[in-house]
Amino acid sequence: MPATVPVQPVPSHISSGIRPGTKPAQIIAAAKDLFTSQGFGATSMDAIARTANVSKATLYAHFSGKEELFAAMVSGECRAQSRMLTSPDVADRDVAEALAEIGRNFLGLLLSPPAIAIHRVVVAESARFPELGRIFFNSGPNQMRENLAGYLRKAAERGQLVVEDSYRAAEHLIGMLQTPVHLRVLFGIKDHFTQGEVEKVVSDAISAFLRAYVPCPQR
Amino acid sequence: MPATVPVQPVPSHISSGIRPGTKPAQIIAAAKDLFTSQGFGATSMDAIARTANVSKATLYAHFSGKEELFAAMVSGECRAQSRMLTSPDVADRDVAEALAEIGRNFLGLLLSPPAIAIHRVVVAESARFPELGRIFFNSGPNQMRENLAGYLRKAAERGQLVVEDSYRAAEHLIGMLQTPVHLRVLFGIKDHFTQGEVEKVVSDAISAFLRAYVPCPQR
DNA sequence: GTCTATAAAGGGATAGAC
DNA sequence: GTCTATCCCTTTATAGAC
Repeated sequence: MPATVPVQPVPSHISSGIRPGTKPAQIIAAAKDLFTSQGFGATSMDAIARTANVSKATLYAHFSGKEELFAAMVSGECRAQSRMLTSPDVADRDVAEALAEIGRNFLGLLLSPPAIAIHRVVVAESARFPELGRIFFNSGPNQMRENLAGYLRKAAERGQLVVEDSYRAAEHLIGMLQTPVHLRVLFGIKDHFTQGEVEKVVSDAISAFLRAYVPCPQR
Repeated sequence: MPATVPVQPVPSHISSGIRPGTKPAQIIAAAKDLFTSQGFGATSMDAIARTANVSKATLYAHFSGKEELFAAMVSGECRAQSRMLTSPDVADRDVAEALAEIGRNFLGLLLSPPAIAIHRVVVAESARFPELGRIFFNSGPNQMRENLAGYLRKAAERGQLVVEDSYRAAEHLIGMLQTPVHLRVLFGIKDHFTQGEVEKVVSDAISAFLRAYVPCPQR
């Protein structure tokens, strides 16, 4: 098995079939609210229909059952969140500043209520829906890793960093960024971090990362 | 002085009520199997009773309901796993070797099927059972952080490391250790890592950590 | 396509005998 | 303490009218 998984094509029935404003869109929105706040098992199709202002029959006319609706909701949300991972252009700036901006953006997304909610529900149901774990991983954590590794590789080519394995280096930075905060939110210990706290986490992580990955003479 | 931080007192109603071999123990074992493999919502009390070779009435005689049974299972499992986090005595060895051993033990626990299963189900239900998220976090991730921070502090006192904030440094090492592997198992992308793969992850993490936290002249 | 009404099944929890 | 049998409710999913 290869170390990295090539990005799979997205299942066709999910990629684009839903236009905003339509009943399917209302249904997906209601499903997102309920599934992410109460989990898969505790959410009833009845409640989804009620929240979407739609009858159950209409609901079943668009989605063959609870599982398909759940999968459609998760896949759509993964696509939406993955679009927020495109890093700003950081080519012509100081490495430390560029990494700090990437770090801030990453933590902003990682700790956002929608991302936390989707993370929770996908972890919860990845045993029942193995496909969803893969979709989420590829559109979220793996895409972040790819983006960051690409940046690190370019910085290394310019001699600003010393990076042997850009993927591993990216994982190291991501790990240092998220470990101080992610689990606390995921487990409900804290429900948010202030901008100042996030800034401290970012600067600590970048600082340690640069000590590890900037060639000694340049310090 | 012990290398590890003293274990916190365990909530009284969980600590010792259950002796092995008794029916409550059978019930907890069955609950663990089913809850961790199928989740809270998809597991029925019927199924638990059947798996435990016990009638439903017996089940309800020992646990007031599904939620209490779930909480008892999670709490017990947290206690069991937290006992595996006590690091071996690593005081009188090379820092790199000591950290590598800590790292191997940590990943061994983190990636073990029971730990993954409990992590999944607690993340899933931490919205419904806020208390459980806290219990898991304190007995798992937080205890690991405490242990490691204690070791790092001592190493810093001996001049082997330069550590300003031992908790933050511990989080950095933990993050670099887990990020390359944890999510892949959690989301079912991979179901295990070979010993060689783990060893590589550990040595990469320790190497980067030492570059960041060993004073320059000692390199 | 959308609704109201209902069927069919399964779940949590309990009564009462032993 | 433990079992068998059962109550009652919610849930998924569908039938049939408009």
